Amino acid sequence: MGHAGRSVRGTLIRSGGYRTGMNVPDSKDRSESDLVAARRAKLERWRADLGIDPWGSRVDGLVSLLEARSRFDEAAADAVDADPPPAEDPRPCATVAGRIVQHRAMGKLCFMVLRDESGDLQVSCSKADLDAASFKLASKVDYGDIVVASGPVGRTKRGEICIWADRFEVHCKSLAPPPEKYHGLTDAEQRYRRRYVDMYTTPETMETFHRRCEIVSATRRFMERHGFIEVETPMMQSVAGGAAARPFTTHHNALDIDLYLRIAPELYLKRLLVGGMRKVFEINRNFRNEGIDRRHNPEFTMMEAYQAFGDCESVLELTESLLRELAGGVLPYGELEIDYAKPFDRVTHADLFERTHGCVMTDETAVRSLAAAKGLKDAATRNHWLLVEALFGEAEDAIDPARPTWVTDFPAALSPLTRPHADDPTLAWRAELFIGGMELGNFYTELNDPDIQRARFTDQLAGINDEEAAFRSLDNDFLEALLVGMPPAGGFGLGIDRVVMLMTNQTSIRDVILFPLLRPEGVE
RNA sequence: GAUCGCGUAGCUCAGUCGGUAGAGCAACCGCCUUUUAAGCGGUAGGUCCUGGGUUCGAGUCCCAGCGCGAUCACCA
Repeated sequence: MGHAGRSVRGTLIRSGGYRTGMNVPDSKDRSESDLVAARRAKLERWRADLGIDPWGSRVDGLVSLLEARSRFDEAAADAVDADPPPAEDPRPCATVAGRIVQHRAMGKLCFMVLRDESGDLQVSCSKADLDAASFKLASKVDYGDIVVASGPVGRTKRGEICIWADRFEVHCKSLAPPPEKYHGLTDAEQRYRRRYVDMYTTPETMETFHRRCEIVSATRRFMERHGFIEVETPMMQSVAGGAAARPFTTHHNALDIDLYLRIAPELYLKRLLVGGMRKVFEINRNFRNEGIDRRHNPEFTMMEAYQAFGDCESVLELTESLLRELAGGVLPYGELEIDYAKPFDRVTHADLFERTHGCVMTDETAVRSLAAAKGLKDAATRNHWLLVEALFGEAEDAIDPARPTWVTDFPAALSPLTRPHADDPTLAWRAELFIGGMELGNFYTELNDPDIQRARFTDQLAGINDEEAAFRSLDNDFLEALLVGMPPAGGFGLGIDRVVMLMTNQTSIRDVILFPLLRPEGVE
């Protein structure tokens, strides 16, 4: 399409709709409710009768509602109430902005509660203190409008701390009907789909996401304090390596190649160790094309870190101390009380397996008959260690969810990127952390022997089906890097969303992700 | 993918045994200078998720579908 054609069309659209200033295009066609129509009409009345621009402008000198409240001065408030009152108002002033979450107009006086990120504060408007237009506006504003008010910080007869407005302006007219002012949005679907409404009507939501920001920030500071540097590695990869999960596929047009959204950054972070970085970490999104439930979102945030000349034990200790610092003691999680101060429990994979199933995981015959008894498919023919893995899910459930627990010494066959024990090559230097019934992450002494690594990849590729083969191919460049030489290292991946769940007592991952994935609705 | 639950006004929710679609808040009109989910009087507001079926009659019962939630399964 040519430029001329586009610009002609653009002109037509503009002159036809916006310039007339009347009800913006097809407000009726969109079957907007009467409630929206009422708000549009009010907006036009404000423009016509009060000469007000309801879309606002820059405001300098704003303070948060919390800051304004903190300026309240009891003595000054008492002085104003005295008879006679002082010649000069001794109360400190403030200019604030916020969204209206309550509004009570009573003739020549009106009260409203403003909300911002810091909290709520009442603004009181007396007809005597404001010019006629501002008072009219103050008594007619709607739940959801964004307003600016200034005046002395005082209190009402009932003792409510408030701003007695001598300036009142609307800086954004909310046209959408707000939720019920007391219950807010309670429907989970609506809370996720219209998060912007949930955030201002449900203070707990705002608190949770502020807390998430603090946790991520504290985690970064912790890692930097321990000498790690933060890096960014590719999200689009031509080989989706570093974990076992189905990836999302995309395509680069100019290169005409398919790419995968990463399922893990591991193989790139290890290349950085080869290049000479000693301690690196990355906090960013991974994408896995798997199911969605209370603990899984297709895109989720992971911290991965690698420490040259460390090992599984050193990164495990590092993480335990990070979580201890973030939690600061005992935290509730659902029905549980989780103590992060005490040293975390430890159990070996083999012991946990035996304790749960009453048989030794290395006993192939016993494992096969157990698998058959549990009704697992291909119990007689499937790889012995894959059966062990399938049976391990039940063992995970046997871990006390109230006790942070390390499961150590995973089977080497299930840990292709991990260094095996020197004295028992069936075991690997790999641990997983479980808290609150969730897997929080994986911890390794990294495999840096290029020959064993190539053999592991090759073994792995031998046993896969066509679908897996489509995205799981040998990352030759990574093997080249190991030939150049990667120092011995400890490394780990920690699920940040799940850490946030534990720290904020949210039992659904959707409540710690601002915009969790839902099936799209109303997309045109 | 399986099972169970939910879907009624903008929001929060009632709706009995199958018999004219309800309340509160919000909105609109009016009153009100100390409210705290303000109060009082009045007005308006419905694709009962969608499509079939049973029935004289369906928000209600049955079937299918859609969306969401929970549990399970899957998820080196």
